[in-house]
Amino acid sequence: MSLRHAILTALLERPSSGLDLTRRFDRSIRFFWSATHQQVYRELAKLESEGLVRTVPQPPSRGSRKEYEVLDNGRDDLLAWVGQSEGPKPIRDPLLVRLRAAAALAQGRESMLAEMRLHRAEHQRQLDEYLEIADRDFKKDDLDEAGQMRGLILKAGIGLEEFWISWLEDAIADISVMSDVSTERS
Amino acid sequence: MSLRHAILTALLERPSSGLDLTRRFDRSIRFFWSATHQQVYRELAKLESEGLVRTVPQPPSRGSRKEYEVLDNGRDDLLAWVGQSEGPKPIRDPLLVRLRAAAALAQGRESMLAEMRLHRAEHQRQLDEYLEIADRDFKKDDLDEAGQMRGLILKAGIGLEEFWISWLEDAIADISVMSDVSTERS
DNA sequence: TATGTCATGTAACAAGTTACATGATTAT
DNA sequence: ATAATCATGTAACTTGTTACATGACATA
Repeated sequence: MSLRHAILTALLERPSSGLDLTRRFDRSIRFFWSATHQQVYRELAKLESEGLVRTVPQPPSRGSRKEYEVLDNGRDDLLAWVGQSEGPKPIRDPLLVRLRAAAALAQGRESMLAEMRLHRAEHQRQLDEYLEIADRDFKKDDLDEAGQMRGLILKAGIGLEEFWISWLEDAIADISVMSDVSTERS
Repeated sequence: MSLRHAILTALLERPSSGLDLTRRFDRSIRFFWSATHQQVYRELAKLESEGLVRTVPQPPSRGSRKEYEVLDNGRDDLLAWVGQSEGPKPIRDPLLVRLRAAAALAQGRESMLAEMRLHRAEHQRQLDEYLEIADRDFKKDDLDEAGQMRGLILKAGIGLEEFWISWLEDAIADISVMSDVSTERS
């Protein structure tokens, strides 16, 4: 149910259309949740049919755009969900599965190294983006409590990117050495 | 396709029954992928119907148990998948969604703190378990390359648990202060 | 024979992915 | 008018979750 509540949260912060939401999921929401436009539209339709959000009766501007806002029911639903407990979800990382598969096969180290370098570059790009946001929006001392909490969430995103970059550095170095050894052997 | 390839990898490392696999997903595989027994059985049936694995013709022992092993087709499929590129997946963390929701609602900080303390304890428990495995299985100098690679993956698991513990410490401290302030105000 | 637990499964649903389809507005 | 792009959507499929069902063996 996280998608639906991520959407309710985003709409509570600012009423938006489906495409707006999709864009926000690609920017300011990206460091804790992501969603494609298909997911967003499907969930918005469901939320509306259940009476948790409504389309603001607005003059349709571009491409018959629909602006959504949260109703009291939606706010209540979100508050109830915030009070629930889930516990941490276990890791599910395709890159690590690939690495373990390459280990089991004793093959494919070169392509693993290429993939890991790509991941490193991607994480670096993402980190830079987050650092820019942190610098622009979260540097001030006059943040209200909601702002401080959003800052904490961004900090998690930054920390995770930093962790992956540092782990990838180590792993690439270690595996490169292995590859050299087995190359020498042949 | 990660589940299927995680299963192929696990079976390649050691032929197993569905329940064995499920248990391995709860232990040695847990630090990079997880799966329930329903997922495992469903995927095993599919893999068998596609001719990537087979049940070893064995005398049924307990509860008519079925032992699976990887066929050449399965090995080829896994090798092809290892060569593919995916790029990192964006974060999807329900805890961070909850936190952002609590910020937007300006409510529910006490239950957030409780949830975060629970996460901290869970991550600590998981970390201890991983450290024990590292100590028991990955301390030696005579690891082969596959062993070293499995060690790297475990290191990622350890690093992530450490990251979350440290982030949760900070966040709990910060939010506790906020709560105090708003309590004083009332 | 009844009780537990080992082992495999079904069913229904929720969530995420991928590919494609369609209408409305804007700029050339 | 036509091309770009803005905006909303359908369809089909894969993956993950939750609750329940069934049979085999072990032992008290």
